[in-house]
Amino acid sequence: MLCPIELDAAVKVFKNYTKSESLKWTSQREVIVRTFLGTEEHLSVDDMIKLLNKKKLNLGQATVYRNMKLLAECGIAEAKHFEDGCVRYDQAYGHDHHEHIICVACRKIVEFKNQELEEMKAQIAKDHGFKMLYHHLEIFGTCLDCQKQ
Amino acid sequence: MLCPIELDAAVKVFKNYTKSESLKWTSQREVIVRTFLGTEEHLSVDDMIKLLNKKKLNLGQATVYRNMKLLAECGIAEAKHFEDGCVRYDQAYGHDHHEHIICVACRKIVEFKNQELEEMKAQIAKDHGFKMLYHHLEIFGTCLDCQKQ
DNA sequence: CTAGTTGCAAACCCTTTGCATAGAT
DNA sequence: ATCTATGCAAAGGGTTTGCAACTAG
Repeated sequence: MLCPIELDAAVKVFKNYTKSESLKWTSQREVIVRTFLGTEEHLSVDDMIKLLNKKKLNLGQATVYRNMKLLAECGIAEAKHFEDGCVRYDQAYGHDHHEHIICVACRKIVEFKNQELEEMKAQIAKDHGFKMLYHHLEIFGTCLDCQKQ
Repeated sequence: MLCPIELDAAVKVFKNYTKSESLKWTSQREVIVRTFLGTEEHLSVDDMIKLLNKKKLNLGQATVYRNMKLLAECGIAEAKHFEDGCVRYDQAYGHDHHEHIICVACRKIVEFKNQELEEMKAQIAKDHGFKMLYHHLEIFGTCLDCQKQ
């Protein structure tokens, strides 16, 4: 969770992005960034809409879809393609890049960071003539609890 | 590409799997495995159907979907979730695990293997109490050709 | 004969798009 | 005043499912 100052800074990033793209700042955009930044989960658009509904904010789903894309474009969110058929968004502002380990049995998701791994990936890309922009790594397995059962 | 002996061995793996699951062996299943094993690409179900159509084999798409899932279950294929909205299947029988580097500009896909990376992933999973079953890593970036443009 | 398979079409789910209205600059 | 955003509903694309006819065991 971001502290209030960081939160405002992140909102500003989005605001500046819309300005630079000649887009307009709306109350819906404010609500969407702030709601998104207030979470720690891997949110699908559907999750976002449910969260907004809980706050009695009933935005159109198309609006949420469109704005989550913008959040990803300006680096506040990061789109993750897991295996459940929908795109999920992770925090990307002020968060180091991290990877996921997912339990195939109970679907628990654990996050981890590993600098060495990051460097290896960049190097491997370079070795193949690529300039790495981003990457997705998901490790699937069984967690301790599910191994016992 | 597999040599004829390996190919038959892989078909047998599928045949045995169907037997062990009390499923039946059909001409469609034979055609689907053999067609799949004869490719090197990252095939979507749609690609498979087109390939089959070229051979004048017009199977129902539901049949192809259902059987690609079975191929993944028995370890002959591996489902990959890229970003283009459809599942793509990779060879998994007699092929070492490999990862992909994808050019965001021209969509070129380069494969690589890295033993050190494999070991690191297993170790990281272990450190978090997980028993690693499989993992997906995709590196996105720009290839040499696209960097020049 | 029994139980799983096929193929078709319809249903599904997530996501995108067209369009009229509303709102920001 | 102009031009983008919103929200609705419809369309879209990939995938799954229901079901009658079929076929392997």
